[in-house]
Amino acid sequence: MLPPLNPLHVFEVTARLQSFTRAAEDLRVSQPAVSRQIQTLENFFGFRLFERDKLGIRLTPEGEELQRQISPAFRVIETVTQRLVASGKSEPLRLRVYTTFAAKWLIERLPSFYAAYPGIRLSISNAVAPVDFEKEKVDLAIQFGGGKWPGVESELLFRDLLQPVCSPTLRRKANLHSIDDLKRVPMLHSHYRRTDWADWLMACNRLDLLNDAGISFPSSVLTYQAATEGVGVAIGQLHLLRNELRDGSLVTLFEQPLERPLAHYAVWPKNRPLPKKARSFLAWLRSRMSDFQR
Amino acid sequence: MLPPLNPLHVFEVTARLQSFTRAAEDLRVSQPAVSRQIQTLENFFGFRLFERDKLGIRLTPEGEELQRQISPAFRVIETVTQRLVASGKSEPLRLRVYTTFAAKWLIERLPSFYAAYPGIRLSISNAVAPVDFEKEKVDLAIQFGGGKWPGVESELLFRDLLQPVCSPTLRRKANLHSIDDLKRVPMLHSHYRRTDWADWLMACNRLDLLNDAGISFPSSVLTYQAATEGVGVAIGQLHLLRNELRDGSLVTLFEQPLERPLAHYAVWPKNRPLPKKARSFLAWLRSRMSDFQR
DNA sequence: TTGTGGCCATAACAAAATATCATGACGTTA
DNA sequence: TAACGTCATGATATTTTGTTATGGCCACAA
Repeated sequence: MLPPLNPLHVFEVTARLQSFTRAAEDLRVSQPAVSRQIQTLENFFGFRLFERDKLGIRLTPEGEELQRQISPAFRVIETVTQRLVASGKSEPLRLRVYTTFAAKWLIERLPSFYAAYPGIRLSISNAVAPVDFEKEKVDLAIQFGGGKWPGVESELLFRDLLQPVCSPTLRRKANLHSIDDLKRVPMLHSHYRRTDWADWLMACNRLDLLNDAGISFPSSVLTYQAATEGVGVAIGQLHLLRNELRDGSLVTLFEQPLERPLAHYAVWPKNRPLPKKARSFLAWLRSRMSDFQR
Repeated sequence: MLPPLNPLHVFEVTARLQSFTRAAEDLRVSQPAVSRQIQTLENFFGFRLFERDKLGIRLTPEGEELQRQISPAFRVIETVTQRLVASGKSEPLRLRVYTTFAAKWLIERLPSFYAAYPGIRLSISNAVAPVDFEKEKVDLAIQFGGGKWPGVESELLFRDLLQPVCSPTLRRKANLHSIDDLKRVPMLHSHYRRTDWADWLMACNRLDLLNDAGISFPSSVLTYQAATEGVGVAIGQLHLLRNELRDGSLVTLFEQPLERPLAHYAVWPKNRPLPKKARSFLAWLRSRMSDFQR
């Protein structure tokens, strides 16, 4: 006769921290979630495990007994898991990721991947050009483009959405209000994305403003860095700049976002079976993406 | 870092029984369910825990290691749960159940209740008349009737559905085909359900066939028992006779089931809060009912 | 006292995990 | 070669778990 295991685990944490709220933080769920899990366990046992009163909770004698006995069991599971995962000497999953995507999206989310699949090691390289699976030892790639490449399966992650961005300071100082104001500030370009400015200006019917004389950087990451520092106005990929836009280190200009027929895609070779690790990564990527869409 | 616990438990059972199929039986789930749980765990660890080959499975070295380490942990959890549940000295939930319902529906399902709520003890009494919560020490009752009783909350379980039933042997021997054939066999009555035959015959417009001279029993359970033995034809509550109808010890006659405005209800007193145990029982009852409806 | 904030519970609803059924692949056995 | 036993997979349903919003209760501070 086993009790429901997830509630039991929640109980163990809660008993250790002496608080539903702190247990919720520890488990990264909401406080009501903990409350319900404990109730489930209490219903199973038929008696209360915590006494609730003003300002907090206390273990009942039964709860204390339970805690004392099961804690070591969880420690054991934890330890053996740790050890087995660490001993897993299998080959890492080789990812090749479009540079800006890696810097602005993937890296901050890697801890979530390791938590979900601690046994999968990643070897990440980055590049801008499309991958050639015949020449490069890569299992899965994330690249930017139109979505049609020969010999690969691809899955759309998100579309390219462009709009000029700069630091709030520059916007104020240079008093940037209408597109014409662009004449007064340096345009920041990226080597690998030479047409971004032209595309956007074209969509606004203001190709005349294009100014090749601006500053050019070897990577979008640097371009955005320069924009953040107030060096000039960059043409930004809005999806990848959400953090900067949210915390205010960058602001959008002129309210005319342009969506292009280009996007970030996950791609993998058509002619060999996708390794299981790669499927796991894809599954994780999809779930992170669906959070990201909102 | 904890692995997903339910998959871990499924793994433990599977490793012990050396078979997905047997583990599924043991856990009372389908074989694909086990297959998927194991996959979840394997994805988490990043390596296989079982080697699959012709005619079965074998633990991989990692799987064996995992099994060896976590098995004791589960044994501990099992033992302490067992002990705590046994020590739970709290008052039993007092149920008062309509006699036939208890015999033909509840009893065979009690193990499922104990499995879900091992900490809740039941004290079951049975009777036919509606309960009086003021006089009887009862938390929750299951009774039969129209659904309106003063001072109680009630929740419909299933409606009353009547049709004549007898043993297959009697049907053959007495050659029972049309309603008129009822003249040739004893009608079996229940003391507490005197109008069942009359109600059914009335609905068929054949009240003339009513024969008070048949045999009368002090409980429907005995009436059905007599019908099973081939003593005569009883007027059966189809929902409560499903087992008998399925295994062929009783058969229905004349294809004219009658649904009446009476039903089995769960009832509890309006004026005091329903104890938590009783809520658990109700929750269980609802879930068993929704299975039963199909 | 009257906010204000910390704590847990509950209801309504959304999302995720888990189960099922139906079926397939593959090897064994009669 | 057909029938069976084993595990895997796709489509789909169900159950479990989680979230947000809200409420009650108490303590503490203004």
